[in-house]
Amino acid sequence: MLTIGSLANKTGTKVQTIRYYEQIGLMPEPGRTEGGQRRYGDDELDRLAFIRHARQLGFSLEAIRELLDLSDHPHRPCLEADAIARRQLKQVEQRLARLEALRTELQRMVHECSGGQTADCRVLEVLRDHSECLTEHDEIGA
Amino acid sequence: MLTIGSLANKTGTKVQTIRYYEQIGLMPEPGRTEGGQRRYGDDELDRLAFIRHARQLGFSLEAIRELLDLSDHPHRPCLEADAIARRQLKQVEQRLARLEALRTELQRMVHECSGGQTADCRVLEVLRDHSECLTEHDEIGA
DNA sequence: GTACACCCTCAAGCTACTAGAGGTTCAACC
DNA sequence: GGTTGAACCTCTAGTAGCTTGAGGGTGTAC
Repeated sequence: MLTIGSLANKTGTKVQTIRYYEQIGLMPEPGRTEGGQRRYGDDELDRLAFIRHARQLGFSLEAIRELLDLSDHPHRPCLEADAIARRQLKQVEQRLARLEALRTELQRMVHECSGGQTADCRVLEVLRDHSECLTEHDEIGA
Repeated sequence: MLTIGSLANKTGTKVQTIRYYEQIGLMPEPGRTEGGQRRYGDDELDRLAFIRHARQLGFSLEAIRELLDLSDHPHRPCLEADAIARRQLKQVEQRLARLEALRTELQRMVHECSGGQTADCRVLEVLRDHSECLTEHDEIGA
């Protein structure tokens, strides 16, 4: 039996985050001691590890909710889980493309800074004038 | 003289976003018509374009506030602006590294999905067991 | 039995917006 | 001059995914 604190430690989660997951129904309501403190078993540890891992992979809480639901029904076809992962992959690839463009632009800004006064600072100048951009970047940063 | 709507159009911003920037002090309070509607000039257009461009490059509103402040004092040394841009570049590079790891992992998940039942779905299995990961990914998605 | 680390709930705060309600103004057209 | 309708106004609340804080109770080791 784990306290919320040790569950947090084992999964690299904050205590409050676990309570938050419970509040939004992603984690089940656990058993309690007589004094009202939460106690967790291995099922909850596994579930939380799953959630954290999926979060690290960039899945939204809603996507994770779907995945957990699928995982609770092992005889359904797995096409849905696959679709969710594909959607996620697509998003990751889009973000990568955007970030690469931003890196190029920022590198250029930094390399061209001569270290003089702000009046002739390339960093500020580039920001002032979008037309100087070498790259397309049209979505607000991930 | 521009209405808030045409300023929004010219900069690819939503009207509410402009009012929000004014509210948090990033945009100045503009002049008003007798009836109380906002009217903007070229200075404000430039300032908003600067903000939006910096946002597209992933700068936080706080970083932009600093950059605008530097930009308002053209005789200060530009080291600070350079430092902000470098900080930003570093963050972008970290995010890129993370996203590349995630892409690898997601690609593997998707490629190994056999299309059977969720019980033997690779997608769910990989999420269940972090130790199967080929890559390091230890920070929560962008 | 007492110290103190850990737990509890509830409410509010964070970033960067977005959406909606309910009402007013502007400019064009007749 | 009157009317229409798009665009404007303020204010409040909502979004994701947590984090922080206040004010108080519990569990366990010494």
